[in-house]
Amino acid sequence: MIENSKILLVDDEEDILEFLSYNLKKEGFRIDTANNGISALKKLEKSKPDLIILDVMMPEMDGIEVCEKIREQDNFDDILILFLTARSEEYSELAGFSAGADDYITKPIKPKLLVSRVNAILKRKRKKKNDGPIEIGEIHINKSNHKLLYSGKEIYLAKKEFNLLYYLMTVPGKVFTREEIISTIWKDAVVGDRTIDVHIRKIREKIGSQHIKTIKGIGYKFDI
Amino acid sequence: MIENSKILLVDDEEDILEFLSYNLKKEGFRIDTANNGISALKKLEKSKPDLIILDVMMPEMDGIEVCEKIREQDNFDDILILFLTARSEEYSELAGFSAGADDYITKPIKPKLLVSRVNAILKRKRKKKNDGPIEIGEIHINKSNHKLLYSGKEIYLAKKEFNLLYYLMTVPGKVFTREEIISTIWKDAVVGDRTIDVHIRKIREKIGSQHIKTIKGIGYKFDI
DNA sequence: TAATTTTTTAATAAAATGTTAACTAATTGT
DNA sequence: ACAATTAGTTAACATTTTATTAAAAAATTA
Repeated sequence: MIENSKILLVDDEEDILEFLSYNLKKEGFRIDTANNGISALKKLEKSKPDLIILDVMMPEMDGIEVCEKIREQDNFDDILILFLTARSEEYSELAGFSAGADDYITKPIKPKLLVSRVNAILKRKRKKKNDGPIEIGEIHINKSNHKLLYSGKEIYLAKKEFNLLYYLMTVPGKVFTREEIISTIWKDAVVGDRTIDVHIRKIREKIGSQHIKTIKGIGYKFDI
Repeated sequence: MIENSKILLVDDEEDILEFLSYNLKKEGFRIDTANNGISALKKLEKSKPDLIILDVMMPEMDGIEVCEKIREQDNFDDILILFLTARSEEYSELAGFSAGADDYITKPIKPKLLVSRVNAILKRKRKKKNDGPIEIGEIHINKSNHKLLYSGKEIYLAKKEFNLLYYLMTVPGKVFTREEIISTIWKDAVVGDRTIDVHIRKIREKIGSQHIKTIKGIGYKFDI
């Protein structure tokens, strides 16, 4: 989900829009832009982004006001909002958070910091969201009670198997590299490559082999 | 290249510095140490390391703060930062990432894990350059998840085919000589000339032959 | 602690991918 | 037009990567 996240950039300065756009596109985000608050609010209706990066200082309607307007609407309250503020405007941190912002970045913007902020904030959202169950086709997986239902029937998976399947299911269709898998499922151990295969095999044994696909040389993905 | 990487270790506990130092030196890394944030920032000026391993919990200036200070400076944003956190401090994972960290390790530190993490992160750095998604006409190619979409339909390419197509697409219209192709796609192998042809053929088989044009005597180019 | 389950490894089989060689087709220069 | 050169095609072969076992190691449970 992080990979394909949609981000709406809102700033009155064209230079900044371009700078942000360039750096975020490079990371694989889908970018949309607006150069004022009104236009931003309009764009929201059409396609709901996962994250809005909002300059605080804008003529006409400032970022705080845009943020408040967004939060007033029911269906937009899970959109993340990240503020862009000049270092001097210390006030805006507080004002921003109270208006409903999730984080902020001070100018001048450092690409690396921008990207890691954006990734962190999206990850946080995903984590929160994904504590809930995931349902894909006839497969229901629920981390909170460690249960897997396949066509309504309960199937037992051992812990590692469960975590692995769950991880693959967080972004169906995405190819997870072996490296990604290792670094999230085996966060505190070093294991050989065959270990993944064996766990994949055991999962396939239990839910059938049509759902987890091998992308040779790269990794695995979950498909319906 | 990875072997010769410079690593700066920052921790207030001498024991930990020694432990890290010992285990990483053994692997052939060049090690420098600092026992607080200020001193670390000073050492950065003199010799730029490839990677900084930073304890989150330090008196005076904590790791997060040091990380932010580093990321604020323009010339240091390609330095890798790896956090050391206690298992309990769950918050530090996200805080760390949002401050601009690239990865983290939880204490107690296992030597094997440390080394494999450090190697992985350094390897990732080398790879990361220039692998954003490319969209040309109806062809979307994304290296990070190894996906090729042709008019919205997913097409599977084997690894070499994928890398070759991606490479040609990095500069559409440019003619890549056979020599250029060989030296980037087959970095560490010597292959005959027909090998390229065969891969080109397989790509054409999958995406149609109108996109990859042969410039006889020179090489190939990608066109819309 | 013993029994049981889970996880990892190691050895080997299987499958997919990559490369080559031999041949054919196309293009270029004379 | 005719060699000469370069690229395309195909299938055999080599290599790499993954799948499958069974068994050892580690963790969990009784």
